[in-house]
Amino acid sequence: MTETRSRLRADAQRNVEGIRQAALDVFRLGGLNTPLDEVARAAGVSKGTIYHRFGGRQGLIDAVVTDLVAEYISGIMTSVEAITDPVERFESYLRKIWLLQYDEPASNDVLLRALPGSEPLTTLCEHASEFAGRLLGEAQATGRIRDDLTPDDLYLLIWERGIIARACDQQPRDGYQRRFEYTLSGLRTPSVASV
Amino acid sequence: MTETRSRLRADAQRNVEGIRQAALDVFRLGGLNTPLDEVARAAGVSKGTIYHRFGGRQGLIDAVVTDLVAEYISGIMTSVEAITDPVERFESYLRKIWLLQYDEPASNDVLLRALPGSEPLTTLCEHASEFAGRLLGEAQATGRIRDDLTPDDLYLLIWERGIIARACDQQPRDGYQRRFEYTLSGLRTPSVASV
DNA sequence: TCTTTACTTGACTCCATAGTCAAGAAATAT
DNA sequence: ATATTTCTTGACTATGGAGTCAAGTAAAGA
Repeated sequence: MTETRSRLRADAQRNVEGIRQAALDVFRLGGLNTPLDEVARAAGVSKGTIYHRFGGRQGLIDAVVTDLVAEYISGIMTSVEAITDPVERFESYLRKIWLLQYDEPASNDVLLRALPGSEPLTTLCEHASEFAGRLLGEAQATGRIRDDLTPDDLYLLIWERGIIARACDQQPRDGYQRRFEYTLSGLRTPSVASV
Repeated sequence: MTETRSRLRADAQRNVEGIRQAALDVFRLGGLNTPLDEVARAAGVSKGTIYHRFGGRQGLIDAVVTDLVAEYISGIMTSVEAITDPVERFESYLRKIWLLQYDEPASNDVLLRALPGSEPLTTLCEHASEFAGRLLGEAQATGRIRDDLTPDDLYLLIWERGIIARACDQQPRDGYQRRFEYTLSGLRTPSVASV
C-alpha cells in the first residue's frame, strides 16, 4: 500500500546491489581511491550508472564503508578488551591497528582520511579514539609507558603508520612489523640509567 | 683551437645555465617531481627547450642533483664525525638525516631512491650507507643500542621517515621531530626488567 | 498490446601532466 | 649581406582519470 513510496525499478535495484558488492570487493583490495571504472567493470555496469545511483565516489564510499571497515575496527577493540595487563592491552591494540593498516587498504584510507562524510564512520572513529585514549591512560598508570605521550601523539603515530603502509606495496609484511616494533618499544618508559 | 669542439651556440649556452638554475630553485622547493612546465616558466623558456637540452626530467635531474643534494648529505656526515660518544654520534646522524628529509624535498627524493641514474649520486648514497653502518656498529658496541638492529633496518627506517616527510606537508616540524624521537628511543637497548 | 516513465549507456568534455616535432627565429660563418 | 646551421617554440599527441548528458532501452501500468 503506502509501501510503494520511492521504490526502485527492478533493474535499478539489481544494479545498486551489484555495484555495492563490486565496490566492496574492489575497494577492499585497492583502497578507496580505486578508479570508479574498475568498480563499474566489476559490477558489469557503466560508469554513468554509478554516478546516477550514488552520485560519485563519495556517495559510493558512504554506501559501503561501514560494511567495509566497521567490523574490523570494532573487532579489534573488543578482542583487545579481553587482555588484562594494561600495557599489553595498549600495545596489542596498536599492533592490531597497524597491521590492519597494512592488510586492508580501505580501512587504512578510513583511518587516514578526513572522511568528512559518513556520520556512522565518524562516530566509530571517535569511539576508537576515545578507546585508544583510555588504553593509553591505563597503560601510563602502570608507569611502564612514557607519560609524555598524548592521545594526539597516538593519533599521529597511527597516521604515520598509515602513510607508510600505503607506500609499502612491495615491502614484505614482516619487515613492516619488525620496524613498528621499534617505535612501539620507544613508547615504553626508558630505563632510568640513561647516560 | 681544438677547443671549438662541440661548443653550444651563445643563446643555447645561456638557456642551459638558466634552466639549471631554475631547476635548482624549483626542485629545491618542490622536490624532483615538480612538473617541468614550472621549471620552464621559471627559466623563461619553453618546455621543449628543456627536453631538447636535457632529454627530459631524468637528464635534468642528473644535471642538477649533485649541486642540489650532495653537500647536505656530506655536510651531515662530517658534522657528525666530530661527536665523540658513539651513541650520540649515531643518533645525531639519524636526527639530521630525518630533518633533512623534512626540510629538503629534493634530498628526500634522493634518499628514497627514485633515482637509478646518476652515478655520482649513487656513489654518495653508498658512501652514506657505509658510513651509517659504521656508526651503527660503533654505537652497538657500547651495548646501549639494540644489537638486533641491522644496517638494512636503518635504511628502511630512513625510507619510512622519507615517506612520512613527503606526506607531512601541512604537519608542523616540531611534531614530526617529537614523533621520530619515539622511534629513536626505540632503538636503544631496552631495560632488562621487562614485564 | 501500447504508452509512459525510469534507467542505462557510451561517447563526450575537462584537467593535468608527459612528451614530440615541423616551422620559424636567431646566431654564426663566409 | 647572405647562406648555413643551430635553437626555440608552441601547438600537437597521448594518458588516465573525473564527471556529464542526449539518446536509446527496458520495465511497469493501462
